[in-house]
Amino acid sequence: MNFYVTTPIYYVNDQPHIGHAYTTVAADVLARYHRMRGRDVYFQTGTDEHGQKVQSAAEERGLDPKGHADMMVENFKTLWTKLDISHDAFIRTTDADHTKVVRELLQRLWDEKQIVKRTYSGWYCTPDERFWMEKDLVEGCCPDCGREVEKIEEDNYFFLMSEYQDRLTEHIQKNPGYILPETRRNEVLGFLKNQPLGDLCISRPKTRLAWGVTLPFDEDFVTYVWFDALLNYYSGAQYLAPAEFKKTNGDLAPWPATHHLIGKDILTTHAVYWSTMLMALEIPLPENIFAHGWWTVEGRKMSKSLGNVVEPAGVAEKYGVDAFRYFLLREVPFGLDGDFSEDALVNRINTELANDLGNLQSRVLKMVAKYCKSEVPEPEETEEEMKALAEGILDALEGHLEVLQFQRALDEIWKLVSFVNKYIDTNAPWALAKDPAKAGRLRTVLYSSTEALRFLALYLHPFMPGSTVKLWRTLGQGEDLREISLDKEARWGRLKPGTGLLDEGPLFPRIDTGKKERERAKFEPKRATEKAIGEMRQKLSGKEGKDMEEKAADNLISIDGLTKVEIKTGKVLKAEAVEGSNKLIRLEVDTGEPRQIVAGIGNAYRPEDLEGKTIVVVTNLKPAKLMGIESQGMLLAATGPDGEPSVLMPDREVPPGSKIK
RNA sequence: GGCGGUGUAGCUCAGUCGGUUAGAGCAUGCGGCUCAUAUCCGCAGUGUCCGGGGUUCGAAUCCCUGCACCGCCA
Repeated sequence: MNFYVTTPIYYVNDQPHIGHAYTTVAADVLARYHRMRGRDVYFQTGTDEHGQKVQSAAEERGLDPKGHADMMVENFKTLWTKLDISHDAFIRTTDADHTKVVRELLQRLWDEKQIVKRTYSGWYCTPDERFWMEKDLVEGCCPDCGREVEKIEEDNYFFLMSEYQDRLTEHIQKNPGYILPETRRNEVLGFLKNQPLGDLCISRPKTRLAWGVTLPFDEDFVTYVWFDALLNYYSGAQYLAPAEFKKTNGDLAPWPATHHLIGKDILTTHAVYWSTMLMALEIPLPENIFAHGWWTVEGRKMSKSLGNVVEPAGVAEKYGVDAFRYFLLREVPFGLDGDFSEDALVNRINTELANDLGNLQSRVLKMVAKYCKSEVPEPEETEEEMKALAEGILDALEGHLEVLQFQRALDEIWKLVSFVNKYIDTNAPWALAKDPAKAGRLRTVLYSSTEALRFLALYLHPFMPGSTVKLWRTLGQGEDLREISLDKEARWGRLKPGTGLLDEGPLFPRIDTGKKERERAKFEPKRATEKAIGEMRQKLSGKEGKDMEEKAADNLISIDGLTKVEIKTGKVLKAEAVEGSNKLIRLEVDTGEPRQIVAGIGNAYRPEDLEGKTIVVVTNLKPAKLMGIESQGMLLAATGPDGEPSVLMPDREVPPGSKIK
């Protein structure tokens, strides 16, 4: 039985973000793990390159769509190299071989009357490439993106998906592991139960969309992207996978896929469209579709407009590829949503990678260097408890990874890390070393600790390939860790006494947060104020400033005009998000007297970050109601070039209610 | 609106079939060690298990109900 794992094919136009990295790293861990278990692994990722957006983007740059895709695909390919992704194949939907498979299968469905031609009328949103029903429109516009839609009546081809509703429901019910996690499975079952399944429009007339796979039975149409895209999982297995798979595992091998890893946003597409397509084609279904969660960033949804898109290459560069990979899989149970923040990442790195694991390696290697001249000592006896723990992890890994519980797998491995740290403390080799009578015991303790490190390198290799290769090397293990068999190596005692150990410095350097915190506390309020002043200066002195000065000449006010405005400092006592608004924050501020202020700064600040801060408030402004809440004054903030507010704060501590003049 | 889910320590969460004193990590406090990357080890906690009602000898767990939040609805 082979092991075939996929990521979705990513839309070639997208800028790779943490979500892409997440799925791909997860798939990579599985692939690496199963290779180490000696299984025939095929791991495929790739890009989706057809459709309106690619066509438009190419036109904008004066390129043909393929040329544009050729350029954009590098974004993904480079990132996967940076993140140590070990995919066996990279499929592009513009591959001639892929297109060929798509056309063959379309033809087959047409011949078997699983595809029919119908007149379709509806409202079409061109940028989103999809039809809407009249009832779904929001004020006559696309409910998804808010842009205008056009009424279209045209012939199209439909895949008779509706015929498979019962079969699909039954398949999902009979195979509890088909859709995971369970909550997603429930969703799909609910979806299938509540309404009749419709047929799926799988074509677009070339007059509207030229960039796609031409229907084999009608030259005037291309196939709609999903039909083309989903088939990659199957087509790649036919023409990109090594031929050996077919010899040992049958004609379709490595198909069917063991796991399709996807984000929860494309669950229906996979669970319903893809499954029924395969049923119609009489191709076996994949064993599992796993929909993982989404990442928020510092507690907010990731979006281009917020400018908080996490760029994986940058994070990997700053903190290390392996630390990033580790964080992604350790922080959140696979399947649930998670939150990415640098603080959380640094915390994981420092506590688990640097303190627990890195320091363990360091203390063991240094002691072997000190007490045994950097050579693995001959143990006096076997530490049975540690042996059982270390060897037992292999089964635990298998269990957890079978259901993609990476977090639990890592948890299991960390039990060994903790055990050895405790073991060293309890046995105190530094004390044993002082007593020649205890030399045998010392050798046992150091041997066992070193042997445990060898297990850790093995088990952690799928998660952190680079660091574990290094660890493996410092343990004097010559063989290439990537090629090694877990079943052979995860046996206690395979570490040979006499092996020379190397010191290559810390495995995971600690990140000094103390300094960072102090700097942030010191500079952040100042920075905001400085920025505001700087911007004003720039405007007044620069070219832009001159224009403004001229324009402003008539608008000049006298000092009296200014003194009418009462501005004071205020200490934020309490801050909370206003319900029903993502921008408004309600603040209770002490400006000498308590007052309530509502400020539209929720995009840039979390309420809890404002509490305790001293801000600047216009205190004699007429009260106004925002979302039904009275705002008694106005908080002053500079607007940055990105449109994000930067709240003014005094340079040094002043009492609440201090006058500003 | 329909369907599904969640609510447990300061934070993130685990809690199997209903069963002893409700757990883990992080954060916090105290103590110990000195091999180690200011690391490691030990101890200490704090709980209206969302509210209300019910079943039961016994409920975080099962049932009903209310509230809050989240997801899915081509």
